[in-house]
Amino acid sequence: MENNIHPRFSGINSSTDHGTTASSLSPDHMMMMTSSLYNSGNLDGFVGFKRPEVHHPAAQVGDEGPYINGNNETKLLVGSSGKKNGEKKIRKPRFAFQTRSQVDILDDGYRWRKYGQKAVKNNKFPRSYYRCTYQGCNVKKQVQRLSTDASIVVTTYEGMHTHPVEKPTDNFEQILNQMHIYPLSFK
DNA sequence: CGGTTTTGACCGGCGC
DNA sequence: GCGCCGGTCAAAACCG
Repeated sequence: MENNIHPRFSGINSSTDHGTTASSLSPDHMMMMTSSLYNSGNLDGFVGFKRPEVHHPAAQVGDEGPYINGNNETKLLVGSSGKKNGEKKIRKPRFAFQTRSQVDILDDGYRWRKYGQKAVKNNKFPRSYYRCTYQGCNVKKQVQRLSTDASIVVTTYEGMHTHPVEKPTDNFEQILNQMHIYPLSFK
């Protein structure tokens, strides 16, 4: 339905192995986005970090603990009798960053499968939920747009990838990897 | 055809 | 206990 606004961020080389999703994005957009991130001296596109929710003091980003594998996923079984596999309900550390962008989906080098979309209260824009498609990797992220400023996209990551990025394209994923450990030195 | 998106239903937590 | 709300499931549609 909205495939025309689901461009792949660095989809230029992505068609090599898994060019599955949608259309490739024009190099213009990629240059725009990457430059806004590279331009660390005067960030126009990158708005800032946020840590929306860290409930456990030990649940810091980068804290190994039970989270190191990204497999800390609490297996919840919906639809059945609500039986739990003795899983613990630990909230994983999340971190979010805001980007000024026209496109919703920032391709960070990983492949994501969308598994849900919900309307957010006090926000006219929906929030999209994605999951990493790598086998055994349970990293999730959600993307939403500010209703106050439609030009800002908030991306929230949850978990850590434990597999290599399979996209030799640009360095955007390297920046993202650095972002994963960044919040440690923030607070 | 296989993987992905779409979309309504459903679940668990929380506040009242 | 009930209803709201955020998050997830899953079946069907969709697409390369």
